[in-house]
Amino acid sequence: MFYYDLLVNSPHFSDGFFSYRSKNQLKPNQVVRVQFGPKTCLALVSNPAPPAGRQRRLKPVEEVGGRLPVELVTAIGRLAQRDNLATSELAQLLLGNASLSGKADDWPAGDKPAAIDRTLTKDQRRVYEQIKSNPAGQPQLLRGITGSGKTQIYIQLAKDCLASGRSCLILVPEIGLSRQVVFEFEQQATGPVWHFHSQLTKPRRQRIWRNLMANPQKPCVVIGPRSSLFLPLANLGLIVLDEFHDDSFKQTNSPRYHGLHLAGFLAKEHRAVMLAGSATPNVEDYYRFEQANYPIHHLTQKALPQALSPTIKIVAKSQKPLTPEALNAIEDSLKSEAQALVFHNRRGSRRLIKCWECNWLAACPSCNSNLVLHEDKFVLRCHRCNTSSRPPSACPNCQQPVIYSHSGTKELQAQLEKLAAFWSSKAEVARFDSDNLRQQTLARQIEKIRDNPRQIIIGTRIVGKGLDLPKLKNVIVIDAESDLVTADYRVAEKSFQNISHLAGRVGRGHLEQTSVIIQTSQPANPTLAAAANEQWPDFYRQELERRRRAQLPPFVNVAVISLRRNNDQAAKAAATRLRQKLLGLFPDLRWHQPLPAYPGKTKNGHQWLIHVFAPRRSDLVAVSKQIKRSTASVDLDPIELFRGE
DNA sequence: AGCACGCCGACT
DNA sequence: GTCGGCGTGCTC
Repeated sequence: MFYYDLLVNSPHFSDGFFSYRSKNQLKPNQVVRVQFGPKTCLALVSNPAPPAGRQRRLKPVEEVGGRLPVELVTAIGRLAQRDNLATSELAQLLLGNASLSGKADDWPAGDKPAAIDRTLTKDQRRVYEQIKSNPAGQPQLLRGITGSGKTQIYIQLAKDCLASGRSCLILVPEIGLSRQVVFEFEQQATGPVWHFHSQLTKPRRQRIWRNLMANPQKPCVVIGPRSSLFLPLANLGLIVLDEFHDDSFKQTNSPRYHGLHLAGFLAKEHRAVMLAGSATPNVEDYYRFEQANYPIHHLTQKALPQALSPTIKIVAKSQKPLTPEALNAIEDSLKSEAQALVFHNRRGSRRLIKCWECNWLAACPSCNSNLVLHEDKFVLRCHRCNTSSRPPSACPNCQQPVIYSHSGTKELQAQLEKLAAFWSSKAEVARFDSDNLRQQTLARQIEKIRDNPRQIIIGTRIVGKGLDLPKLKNVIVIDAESDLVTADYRVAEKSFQNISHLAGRVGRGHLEQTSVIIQTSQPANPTLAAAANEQWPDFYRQELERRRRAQLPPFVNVAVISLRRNNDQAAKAAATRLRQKLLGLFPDLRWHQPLPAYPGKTKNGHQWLIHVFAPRRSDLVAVSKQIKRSTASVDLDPIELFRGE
């Protein structure tokens, strides 16, 4: 009989190994099935159990499967150390898509002849050669302006990688257009492509996992979001993070980790080429690349030589949602058989519902965030917990009339449909936001309208990313400040990135004369012009200086400790007690007073936060180790400081 | 889900 | 002093 310590993927939190017995000898990293409490779970063989583990009667291992790639297990071990993950969280990440039985016979063909074989531009070739000349296994950064053809470089690297018999992992942001990236890879016949995404059903994800386990020697391309990092890819030669500034690379609920860090550990273990690409990297990431002396590459030329930059107009907001400049631009699009994109980051019909007399504000009873009118369904909806209620005809406090103000995308659609009919009988208006589509269908819906002449597209952030519409002539940003509602230290950066990406939807070489119109309450603000003109290096320098002066990340490390209790006083009291205790243990760190999360009230209770600043990240890891999971949760790389879960 | 364990009140 | 009710936490 043999005895082993296992990492068990149980649905409950635990931190430690569990010992089991086995008739046959097992190898480290082998996936097995065991009885754990009331149910059977998958587990990972870690090491032979010490004699102490054999004293009690141990349960047997019930089924035995293949071994996970050692590089993957080692890399996740590093991640667990870095982010203070428990063994149950580790097992959850490693075995989340694992399954031991079922078919694994649908390996994609990937051998069809290349439909298109694009050659690299001079600028792209220069960067490609540089990347190839650097040692593998360490991260490299690619900053390329929108339309400079970063994807083309990824494809060239992938071709080389497959030719050398190794697999490629192409990570894309969770929102959106991974289908477009998949399409480009397939069209250029790089090899077998697996498209992994969050809309796949669990059996489908497990089947891909089994295929990869069953064929460790067959090179392939996996395209997917951060969860693809845990697929059992043996022999990985290339890891790309596309648009790596995107927040979806960070998992914000536990187990909290950042895809960039895991990609780094994986690349090191596999000695793989690793490339993180973006037009607008996060200030913190870019600074850390600089500090670590990792290679940084720049693509400053548009891929299509005929691409002319759009005309940028920054105009003052008026009372009405659309300024005359914006209306002119939309009319111009329709009259010249082209398309207009109207960006508005506010879903629904009316965003603010309040009493004109007593200042009563329609707020969600369970989380207290503002309710939004959806006129088509005639309901008020909470965009946080998705509950619906009936719109009031009078103020519930004082029976005075209620004012509905602040137009959202649905209201905008209604207005533009009337106007469009007046300008051109063939004009169409399409709205893309999370009210009318799930992620997967976005690409399909976009395909439908892609070649329509006279098309108005209204959308929330969901449309900002990676769209390449050949007939798009004018881009209108309804309210440049709509991103600036939170008080977080990263708002300037988020706003810059958003405006840059929207402006980058035109000037891609399809149409000669294009324009971007930005409506704002601060038309003189130079950041907006810099964003629209893609002057990222200037922004980086200024923002970094501001962070240095204000002692914000990347110049300090900050952790957010959050506590949830079933009433506000209890949460506040617990936060105060915990802060006092930790202050005693770590008197040299900067401990802010506890404060309520925004919004503080959620479905699961009331939440308070403690912010702690430290010169070294390792100090924060030490803090995290002193906190029981049942008391509070700790975010060591917060992307927002004030937001509750 | 089920079982051990422990805290506390009631009873021989 | 001891029995047992049930709330909490753990499951090799």
